[in-house]
Amino acid sequence: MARSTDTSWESGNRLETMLFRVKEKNFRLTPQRLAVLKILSRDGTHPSVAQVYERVRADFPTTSLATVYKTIILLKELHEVLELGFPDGSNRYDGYKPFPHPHIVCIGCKKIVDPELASLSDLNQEMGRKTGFQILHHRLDFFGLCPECQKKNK
Amino acid sequence: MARSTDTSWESGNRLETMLFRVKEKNFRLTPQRLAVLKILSRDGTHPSVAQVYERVRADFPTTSLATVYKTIILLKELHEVLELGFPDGSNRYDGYKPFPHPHIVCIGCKKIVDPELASLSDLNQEMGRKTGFQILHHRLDFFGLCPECQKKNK
DNA sequence: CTTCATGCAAAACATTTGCAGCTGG
DNA sequence: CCAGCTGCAAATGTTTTGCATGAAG
Repeated sequence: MARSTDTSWESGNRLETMLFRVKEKNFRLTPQRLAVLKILSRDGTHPSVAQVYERVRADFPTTSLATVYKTIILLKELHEVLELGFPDGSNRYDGYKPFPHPHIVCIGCKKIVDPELASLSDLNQEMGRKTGFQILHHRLDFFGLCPECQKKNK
Repeated sequence: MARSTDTSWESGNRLETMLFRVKEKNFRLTPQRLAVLKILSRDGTHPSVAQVYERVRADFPTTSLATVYKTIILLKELHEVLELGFPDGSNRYDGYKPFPHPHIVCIGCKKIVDPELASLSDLNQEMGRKTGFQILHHRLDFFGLCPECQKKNK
């Protein structure tokens, strides 16, 4: 769980962190992997697999979809990307802030943004105390209409 | 969104509420549908579709899986069942408390329980104020190990 | 060199759909 | 009656897998 003093995701060092973790565990650094890491480390828009695939191919065109999936699975295991699954079966990914944090999802344009919100770590603790569970992580999403989509629907 | 004074989900009247909504919109009450409503209205364990199907067949054996899916889709549209999708693609359903509320998910035995937690409606409002979104609902899940699974792993 | 990663195509799943026949109201 | 529902099977869409080839270290 990220403490409030953990700023490792700030500035441009997310890619370096990912590279370090990959090398640390002796996984190979192929150009395809590097291309996926580049996208995920820099993209704060919570892209889908298909979107990652598109952007990766712009960088390294021979990359296959299977490789994108495999690389994302690897990064999930290294806790270097956060997976956001939704009931409709869609998955979105965040390699920019790969730790639990709240999201606001627009049900109109599907955009996902990160709101400012005081830490929820105390909530985690409260849950653990009340239920006897050992809480490891959490997920908090708000769903609604963004300002733009509210205008469109008028 | 359920207000704190909304106790319609308490006691055994969930089934009657569902029946009312179904008739209200002039949907037909077939024995298959009734069997699905019975299960979902009474089951607080957040069953999967496969589990609902199993239990429905114990009650009305000729029911098909497709009909279970179609009935769940109907109940979602009537807001009489809450759908909980997870990143691994699994979906779980709650017809007992079909409004947003926090869950604690055991990553060991996959059990889902409802913790006691003060209302989050003020969080909804705070989010709306800060982001300009019109917040319609939310989802809050905690993930960890339940007391039983903590023992097993020792 | 040796092992691990890639790319392709097939497999695996869960969910949805088309349609002929059935049935609740 | 007859519009809406059911069950079957086929279609869908996404993610995973097996395996021969290729390249990182």
